[in-house]
Amino acid sequence: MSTRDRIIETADRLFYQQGFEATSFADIASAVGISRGNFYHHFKTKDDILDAVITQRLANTEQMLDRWEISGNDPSERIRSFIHILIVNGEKIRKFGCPVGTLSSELAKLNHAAQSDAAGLFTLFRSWLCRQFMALGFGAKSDALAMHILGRSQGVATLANAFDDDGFLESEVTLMCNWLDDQITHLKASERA
Amino acid sequence: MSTRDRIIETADRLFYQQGFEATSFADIASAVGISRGNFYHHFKTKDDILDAVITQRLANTEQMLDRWEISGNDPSERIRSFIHILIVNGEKIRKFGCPVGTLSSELAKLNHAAQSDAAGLFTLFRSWLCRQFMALGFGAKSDALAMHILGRSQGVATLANAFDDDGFLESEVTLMCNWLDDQITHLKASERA
DNA sequence: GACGAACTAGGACAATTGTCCCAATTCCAA
DNA sequence: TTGGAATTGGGACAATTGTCCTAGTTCGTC
Repeated sequence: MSTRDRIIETADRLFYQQGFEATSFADIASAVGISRGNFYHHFKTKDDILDAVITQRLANTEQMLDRWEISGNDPSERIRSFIHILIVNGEKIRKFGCPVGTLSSELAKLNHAAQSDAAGLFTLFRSWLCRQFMALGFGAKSDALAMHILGRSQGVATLANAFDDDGFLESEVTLMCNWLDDQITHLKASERA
Repeated sequence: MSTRDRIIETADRLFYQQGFEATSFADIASAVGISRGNFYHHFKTKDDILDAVITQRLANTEQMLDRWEISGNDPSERIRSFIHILIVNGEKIRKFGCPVGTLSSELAKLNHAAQSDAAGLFTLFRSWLCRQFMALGFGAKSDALAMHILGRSQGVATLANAFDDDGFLESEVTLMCNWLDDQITHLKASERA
């Protein structure tokens, strides 16, 4: 892996674990095992690293969502895959919260120009989820439903982090899956009517 | 108001708007209009201010919840008061997120000793909500219901902030109130059985 | 093998950080 | 009025910050 990619990967991890503001050039350089001068050769400013990290996260997220979409699952099964990220990444979430939500919050407070880019990560999930609901036949309601479970996920991550509570995380995932089933059931019922 | 209280009030505001890490002694001192030396006389370390801010938030929150509880409303009406904070503080939330959630997240990332104190703010809301659900007759389920709407609120705040979206905030508040009505309806139905 | 571009190391730079000290002022009780 | 405590202002301090420079090293291409 190139030095540049190692920097991005390490910066990504540190921004997630410690926050953007609290992570210094020196932190990243020493974690990568390079000098600050070398670092500067690849990234002129701290904002440049942030941009690169967000760009990479966008690419990785898009790739993950694409994989979920081309796999032959039912759209409802895909949405369940999304919900289950909370379980799969449970340990990290309890320690550091949701990577998307915490970065977006921090950049909003810092009034950082990249806040909208970070919000783009949310948009990626939002439109993907919206597409799944559309495929299930929810029509114009799809975006609102997408935002709803996106918000639910964020709340679960925030509280699981604050209380370091695994049980809450699991029970809320169950509730979200039940909610999804209910929505589909009601939709089919109204289609029959 | 005493200098000490003015410092706490200003620090509280800045910690909320800019984040704890991003707010310096100099920021607070100049916002209050005092010298750093004077500042140091009141608070020896940055952690001391944070402790004072959290202590004051705890006191203010407890006071607010007490006021809601002694007012003669129905417990369900009190819970609705909680949900409606999202509307009342909508503008701030869209700009800076939830004061409780964002502080807790930041301190968790900083591995700060005061993280558990900040989580105490959540606990305050949690046990208050739990008490209201108990009063409504939800028994052992009350804490889970309290955590549920606490989480929902957090998620709504996070997304309303990320997207600076007022419509989402309002529609989710409606959904939460509907959810509350459903819970009460189902409870009463099961009581009749 | 030679040459220029890419890469790397180490440190310089001013600015800012949290912390701390001390002299001056204000205030209150004796 | 006086004496001491509380408060305040104006810095000093080392450490760290993001940024930048320069001198070597490595590498691919001709």
